[in-house]
Amino acid sequence: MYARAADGAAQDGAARPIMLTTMSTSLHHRAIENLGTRIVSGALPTGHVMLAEQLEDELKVSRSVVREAVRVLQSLGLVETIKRVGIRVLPAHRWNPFDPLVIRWRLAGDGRGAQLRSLAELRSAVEPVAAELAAANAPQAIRQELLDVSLAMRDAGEAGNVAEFLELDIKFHSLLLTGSGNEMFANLVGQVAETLTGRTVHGLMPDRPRETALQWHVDVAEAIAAADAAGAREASSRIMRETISEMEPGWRDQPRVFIPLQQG
Amino acid sequence: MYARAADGAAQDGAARPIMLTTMSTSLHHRAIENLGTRIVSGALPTGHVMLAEQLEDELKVSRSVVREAVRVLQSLGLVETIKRVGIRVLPAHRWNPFDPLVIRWRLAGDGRGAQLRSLAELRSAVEPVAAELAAANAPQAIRQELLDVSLAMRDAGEAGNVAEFLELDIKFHSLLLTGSGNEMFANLVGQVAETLTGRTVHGLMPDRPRETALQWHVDVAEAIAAADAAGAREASSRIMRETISEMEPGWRDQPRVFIPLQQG
DNA sequence: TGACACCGATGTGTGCTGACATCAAAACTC
DNA sequence: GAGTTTTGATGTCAGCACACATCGGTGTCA
Repeated sequence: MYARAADGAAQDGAARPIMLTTMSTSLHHRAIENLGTRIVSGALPTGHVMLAEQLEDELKVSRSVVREAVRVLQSLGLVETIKRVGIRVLPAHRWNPFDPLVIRWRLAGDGRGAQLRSLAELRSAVEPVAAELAAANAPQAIRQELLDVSLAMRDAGEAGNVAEFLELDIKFHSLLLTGSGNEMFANLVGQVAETLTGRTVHGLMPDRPRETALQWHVDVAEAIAAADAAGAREASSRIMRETISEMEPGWRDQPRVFIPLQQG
Repeated sequence: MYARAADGAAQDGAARPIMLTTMSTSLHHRAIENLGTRIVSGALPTGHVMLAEQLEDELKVSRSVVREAVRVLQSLGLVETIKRVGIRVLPAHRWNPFDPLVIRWRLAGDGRGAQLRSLAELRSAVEPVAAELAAANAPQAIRQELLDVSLAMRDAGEAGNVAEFLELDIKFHSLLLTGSGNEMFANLVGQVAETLTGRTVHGLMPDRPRETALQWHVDVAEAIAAADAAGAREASSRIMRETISEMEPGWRDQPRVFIPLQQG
């Protein structure tokens, strides 16, 4: 039994989380999650300074755990540590917007709208180029699977099977991105899945996918199968324009931020 | 004086790095850099297992430093820690390809060609869309500055002033990306600067920028100033096509990798 | 008397260490 | 071969030494 644990039980009993030892995730992970969520949500505002010792008390963990968590948050650009001052929360434009953790935290909080817009715009930029590259480079197996999935999507969409359609939609766009042979594009698979799921969950999706949109997916797959790069790009662009216009109401009120360039 | 430090001095004297205490970067940072570079370069191959204690000896640092470094590398997807086994190097497709550290390490080693291709393709996807968004949303100050910079670029390019041209080129594309009002696009500024610098340094740049390319930059700036989204996108696309065709020889021999989807 | 430079006290991140908890692989027993 | 024990690695804790930025007090000089 640790001295700290004994102290905690004696001093603040009920306030302490139960089943600490049976938590599935590590303390380290929980600390990152706790701090990251609070920073991204704005509960810990830009410029806010924390002390390592204060975090130990707050999270009821030891210095090792706090320090390792802070190091990870530092690598994400969420905080900086300054000698003699403490751990300071950095402004949002210093955060790494491509890190999966940061994206997840933003999607979970107030920043959801702005995050979805960023992701949708990124998708709209990347997917047509990915389609072009896939048409030029994808292995035969992926071309075939894209065809199969696009046809299955059309069936599921016309049948109004929302759940199956979402699953196939995610698979289609994932195949497209990995088929590009660009590892940065391929890495966006998770974010795209998040976007598509979010669109469905938030009712930004029409009851039944438009037939033209369904056909465009087939067009993309057929163009890639035929190694028609320009056709694949064009069909993919149409999908993206449609997608953006469908989702746009969800973030119309979100202000855009223009980050000043640092002297250079 | 620490026991470990004394041991090191007594036992392996000369092999130990000098001026350890006066190093500008922290031990933690050096450990990340050391391990990250070796993993990305392939010196520590996929599946290779290290022990924390062994890393302490090797890097001549304490457990705290090793553990904090490993935690950061874990958050980048470079390693995983498994109880009773050790610290295992993960395959490249698990690495976060958008993290600045990973990109820097890849650019510094054998993966340079493949990394430059990925970045160039990402740029070619993002910049036209960024130009479109900037035409719709950028504040007036950025539109004006884009115009000024594009004209200065034309002068520097025609005068054959390579250094000044590079600097203005970086500034132009940075303004474009930040002017889009998309924080993910804006975050690519550093990577774009790296690409442009690399192109110049590696002699993939023509002695003197082609006049048409110079004019295209002015076209982009003028279209954005006039809120002409389609025109900005089109002119930006031309620049990207030109850029890709100039740089393509640098990575023609790099194999593409197609990452299998995880059960989905 | 007031302004300024110097210098030490203080507090906080950085780094090191030893001890113990935990858990899964491997060895062992029946 | 199934169940149990041992083993060996990471996970966590707590205390200490150190470097160094900041602050406040003291002394000097004009």
